Amino acid sequence: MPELPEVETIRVQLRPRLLDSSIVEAGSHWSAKFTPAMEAVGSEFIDVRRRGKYLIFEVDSGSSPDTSSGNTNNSSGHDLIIHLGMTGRLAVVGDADFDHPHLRAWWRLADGDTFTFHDARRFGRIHWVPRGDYAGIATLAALGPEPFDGEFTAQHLHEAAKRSTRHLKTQILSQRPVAGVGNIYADEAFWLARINPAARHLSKERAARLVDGIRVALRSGLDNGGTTLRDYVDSRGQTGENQHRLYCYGRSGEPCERCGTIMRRRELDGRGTTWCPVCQAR
DNA sequence: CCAGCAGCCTGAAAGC
DNA sequence: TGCTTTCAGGCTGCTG
Repeated sequence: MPELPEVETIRVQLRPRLLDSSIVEAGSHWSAKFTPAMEAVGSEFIDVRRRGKYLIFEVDSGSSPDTSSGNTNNSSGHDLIIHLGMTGRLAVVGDADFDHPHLRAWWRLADGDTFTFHDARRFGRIHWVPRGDYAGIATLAALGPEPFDGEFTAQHLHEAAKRSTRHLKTQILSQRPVAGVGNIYADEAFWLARINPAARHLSKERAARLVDGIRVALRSGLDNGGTTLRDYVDSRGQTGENQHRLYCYGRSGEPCERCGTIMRRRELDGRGTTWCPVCQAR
C-alpha cells in the first residue's frame, strides 16, 4: 500500500527517465478509472511531481494554439495524475507484456520503451486534467499540507483537530490535516507520539508530538526505500526495507519496544489499528 | 456541511 | 488436497 515514502521513491526514480520523453501511443483497461491514460498521447513529460500519495506528471501537448484567449503560449498543459491505490506499480521497460492480466495502462514512448501501470486490485486511478485543475478530484483538491512543509505545524494540526469530532487517526487518514499518511505510517506516528489513535481531542502539546511522529515515521520510510509488506515494489521492481524498522504496525501480540506491554489491535472506523495500551493510553 | 459506512477489487492466507 | 472464507485497505459516493 504505497503511502508518501513509497510514492516519493517511485517519483525520484521515474522523473529523470521520463523528462523530455514523448508519448506516441497509449492503452488502458476498460474501466473509467484508467481510460484517461489515453488522453496523454502526443504529450511530452515536462515534470514529475507528487502531492500526498498522488503522482502528478506535468505534460505539454504542444500542438493546439489557444487563440481564443489570445494566449501566445501555443502549448496546452495538462496533468496526468496517477494514484497507486493499494497495489499499483509503475515502471519503464523495453519489453512490456501487453497481455499481463494486471496491466491497467501503458504509454509507449518515442524511444520505444513503455511506461507501464500494473494494479492487481484496481484500487488505483488515473486522471487527465488541465494543469492544476483538481476540482474534480475531491481528495486532491482538499489535500492538507505536505508533512515536511513549514505550513504543517503543531498549531495547524491542533486547529484542524478542533474542526472534527472523528477519531484522530481517522482524521489523519482523511488526507485533510496532512497529505500522504496512510495506515502503516499513521500507526507508527501515533506510537512515536504516544497518542491513542482513537482519541478525538488533541492538545497543542500533543499536536507537536504528533507532527514530530508523522515526520519521523515518514522519514524512516523515505530513508529505507519504502515499506514492503506484501505488494510494494519501486519502479525497478525492488522491495523496500522499512518493514524491518516498524515499531507498531503489524506488531500486535508482540511486546512494545518502549515498555514491554503486549501490543493490541482493533478495528477503528474500518481500519486495522495497532497500539500500545500503556504508552498510548487514553 | 460532516459523520458513518457500503462498495470497489483480487491475491494470499487461514480455516475446514 | 481442494474448496471456502477471511483479510488487506485508499478513496468515492451515498445516506442521514
